[in-house]
Amino acid sequence: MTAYKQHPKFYVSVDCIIFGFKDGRLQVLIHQRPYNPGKGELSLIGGFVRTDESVDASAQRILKKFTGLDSVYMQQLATFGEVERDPGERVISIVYYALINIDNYDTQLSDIHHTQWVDVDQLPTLCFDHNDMVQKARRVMSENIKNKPIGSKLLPQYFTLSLLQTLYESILGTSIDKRNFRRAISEKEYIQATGMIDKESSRRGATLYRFK
Amino acid sequence: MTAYKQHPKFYVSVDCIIFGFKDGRLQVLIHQRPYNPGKGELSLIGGFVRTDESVDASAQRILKKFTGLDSVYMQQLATFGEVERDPGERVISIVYYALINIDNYDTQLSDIHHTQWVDVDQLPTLCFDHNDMVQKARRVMSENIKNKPIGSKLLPQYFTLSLLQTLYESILGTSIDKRNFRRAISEKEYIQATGMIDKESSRRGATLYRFK
DNA sequence: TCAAAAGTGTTAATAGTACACCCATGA
DNA sequence: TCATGGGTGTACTATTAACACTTTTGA
Repeated sequence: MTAYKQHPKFYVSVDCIIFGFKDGRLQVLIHQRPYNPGKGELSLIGGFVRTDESVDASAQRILKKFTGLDSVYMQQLATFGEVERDPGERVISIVYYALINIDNYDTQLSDIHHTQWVDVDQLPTLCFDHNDMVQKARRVMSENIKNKPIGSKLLPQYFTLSLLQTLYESILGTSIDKRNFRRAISEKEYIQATGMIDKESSRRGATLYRFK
Repeated sequence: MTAYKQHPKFYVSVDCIIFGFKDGRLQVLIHQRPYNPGKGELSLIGGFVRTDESVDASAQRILKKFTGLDSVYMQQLATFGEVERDPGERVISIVYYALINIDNYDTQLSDIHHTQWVDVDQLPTLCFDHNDMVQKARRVMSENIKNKPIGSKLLPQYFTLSLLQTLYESILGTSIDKRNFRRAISEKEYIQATGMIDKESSRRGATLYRFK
C-alpha cells in the first residue's frame, strides 16, 4: 500500500502552557512529573497523542483532563524536536498554549494531578525544554495582545479597567499609561461598560466592564 | 526505564514550503509525489524525520536534497496533525518554510526530483493538506515582511528598488506607492545603495542596492 | 482627614497615506 | 522622438506617547 514502512516512528506528545490570571499576576499551571524520566521534577501539563485523535484534539483532551475545561482558547505554538530533548526516549512534542479563566478551573483536579499555579515571572526550572516553551509562548502572547481580545479568556465576566490594565501589563511586561490605556480600550468595540459598580477593589468603586 | 511503551508511535514527516522569486513573481517549489498514496499528484517538498536528527535538521536535510542549498533562511511554520490528513497512514507533518535565492538553486536537481517552480498566486491543487500549508505560510510572510529583512534571502546580492518593490507586492498581494515605498526603504539601515548602476532592466539605468 | 484607587484631556511627535510630474536613455 | 522604467516632495490624516490633577469614599 504505502511506501512508509521503511521509515521510523516516534512518540509524539502534546505539552500545554495553560495561562491564568490571579492576584493581578499572569500564572502558568504546572505539576510534578508523575513518571520517569524526570519523575518529581516540575513540568508543564502534557500527554501523548493517541492514534484515534488529531493533535489538536489531544491538546483539548489533555487540557480537559487537568482543568476540567472544554472549548477554551487554545493555539498551537510550535513543535520541539531536538533528539535529546527528553532524556528517556525520543519524543517529539507539539506545544499549545491555552488561556483560561481561573474561576472556572476545577480545583479538585489540582489535588488529583498535583498541579499548581505559578507566576510566569517567577517560573521555577522545569524539566527538559519546558522553560523554552514558556518563553516562546510569552513572546507570542505579547504580539497578539494588541490585536486579539486575549483578555476575554483570562478574566472573569465582569472586571474593572484597572484589572484589565494589570493583565496587559503582566503579558507585556511593561507598565502602561493609565489614560492612554483607557482611551485605547474605549475605542475597542468588544469591551463595554456595564452599569455596575465594583465595590470590592476600591473605596470609591469602579465601573465593571465586560467583553461582548 | 521509561513509562512510554504503552503509547503509540507515529510517522513524522517534514514538509518544506520553499519560496523563491523569479520573473517578478513569488514562486514555490513543488514536485510530483514519487510514491503512494498520491503518487503523481503535486506535492510540496517533504520527507520523513530520521531517528538520529532533530526535526529542524530534517528540514535542512530535505531542503538540501532538493535544492542543493545549505544554511538558508528557514522557519518552522506549524504542525499538521489531523488523523486522516494522509490517506495512506497516519503521518504527523511538521511544516517549515524557506526563502531561497533562485540564482543559487541547483537546477540539475530539478530534473532528478522532477521539481518545478510555480507562481504562488496560481498554485495548482496539491495533495493532502498542502494547499492549506502554503496559505498559512503566506499569511505569516505578510506579517513578517514589515519587520524582518525577508528580501535578503530571496533576491540576488545586488538588486534595484523596483525589483524589491515587486517582491514586497508579491508577498503582500497588494500594490504599493512607489514614493512611499522608497522612502520607507531609505529609512531601513539594513538596505543600502551601492554606487553601481544596473543597465539591464531599463534604458536609463537603476541604482543597485544590497542588504547589509 | 487621609489613604487608596477611580477617573479624566491636551499636546507633541511619529508613522502612514495619497498623489503627479520630470529624467535619462537606447532603439 | 518616443517609449520605458527611474527617480523625486509635500500635505493630510491617524496613531502613539507623554504628562498631573481631582474625585469618591470607607476606615
